[in-house]
Amino acid sequence: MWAKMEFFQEQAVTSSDKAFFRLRKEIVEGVIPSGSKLSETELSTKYQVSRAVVREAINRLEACNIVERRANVGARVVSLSPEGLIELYQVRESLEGMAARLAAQHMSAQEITDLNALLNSQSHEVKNAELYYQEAGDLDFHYRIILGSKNSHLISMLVNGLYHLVRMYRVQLGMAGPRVTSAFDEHKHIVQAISNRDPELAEMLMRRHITYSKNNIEAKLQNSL
Amino acid sequence: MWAKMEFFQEQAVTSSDKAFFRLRKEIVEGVIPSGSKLSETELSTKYQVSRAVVREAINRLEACNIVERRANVGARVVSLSPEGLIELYQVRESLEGMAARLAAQHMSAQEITDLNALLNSQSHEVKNAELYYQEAGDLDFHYRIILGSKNSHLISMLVNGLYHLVRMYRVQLGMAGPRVTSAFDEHKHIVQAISNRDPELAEMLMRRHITYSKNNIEAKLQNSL
DNA sequence: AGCGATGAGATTGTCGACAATTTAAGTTAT
DNA sequence: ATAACTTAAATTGTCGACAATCTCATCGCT
Repeated sequence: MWAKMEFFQEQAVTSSDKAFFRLRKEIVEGVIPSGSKLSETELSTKYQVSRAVVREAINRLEACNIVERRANVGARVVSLSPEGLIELYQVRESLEGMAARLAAQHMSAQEITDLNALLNSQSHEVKNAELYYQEAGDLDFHYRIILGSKNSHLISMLVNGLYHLVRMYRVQLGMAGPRVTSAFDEHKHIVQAISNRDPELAEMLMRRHITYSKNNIEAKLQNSL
Repeated sequence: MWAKMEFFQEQAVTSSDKAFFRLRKEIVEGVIPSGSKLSETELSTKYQVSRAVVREAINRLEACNIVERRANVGARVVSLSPEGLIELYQVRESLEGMAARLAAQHMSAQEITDLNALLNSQSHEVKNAELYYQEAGDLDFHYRIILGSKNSHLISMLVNGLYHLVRMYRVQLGMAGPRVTSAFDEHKHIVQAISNRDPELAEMLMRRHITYSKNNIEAKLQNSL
């Protein structure tokens, strides 16, 4: 169904790549808890590779803002805070808003057609209350618009950086949230604006869409106190 | 005069830090031309350090999008294109717009006072036609607003990433441009909006300010063809 | 002559050992 | 008992050597 999503399946060629992907996965999914220390020697024995490749993987994680490192001391997984999640969503609003604006200008007719098709297929699933819309479907929608911006810096920042962090927060704070139907309508309007080649409306709607998400999350954080 | 700017003087503690800063400086300033290959062995003999530290420095440069790397092949300095600069300014508009919005909400009264003072001191220099306003003064202004956002992700993306890239483009495409007086008025209006705690206006004005810059640069690029 | 295979040379990726620094426990003196 | 100093263990930073991979020129085949 979401076959197109495999565009983002980065492939590991070197050992460091594998270590990096594995470490990132374990951290994002909470197997390695946030705040814990990453010992180079420990990980190198655990993964059966040299310390150099673990070290390189940790360096890459630092560049993604997934771990923090202090010279001569070591690296720790970043600790999650409600404020941190809010900050993330502020950046997301800014970047994805711009992505939607650029997508309205730069997406090809074919890409827009595909995006509409995706939405139609999802509309059936929403009516049938198929649950896995939320995760994969929402991702697919947002990724297409990000890619549609055709801005490599924007794409890299969001796909390689922010999205993994956001997923880390969502997984670990237990936010596999609902907001299915209303979010779907918002998606529909965004696509409409893009189809009409209306950059400003597309940006505005995307920003509102993400702001709603943020508010939704803030409310949940309040409740869990 | 711009004493406050030393906040950004990151200090190198390890050899890799030194190599990273030195390499970045040489690349940004064009000593190492864009598009050229970075040989690990060559650089390690040139800098008198082991290949490992050069390698780590190159990895960090890759994370900054200053070099591109292909596994088992090597790293090259990114090549500059007019389109690349435009893309950079699109991201900058998005992020700094959000920074201005957040700064209007989160800057302390003291920080706003200082910002106004900075502007006043610069206004004298503009009248006296002191040239070095452009570089340092403009940077100081933008950095204060970015820091004023109090959003660590935003700050890191702009200060550690985008700004070095933008400087690289400006230096190498010979854009130590004018736009002094008009930019100064724009700065004044942005500070006014922040002083009035008007996030939306602050964002809008910052975005327009950066758009003007972009248009100015685009015009120059046209001329140099 | 054109095209694919082959091999030498050079470059990157990975490894284990050593050096430098931090951390924490233990000791001593006030 | 507390504070400062000393020292030992552990961790990170750096190094040179070896292994794997790519590049490119040469050679052979159709």
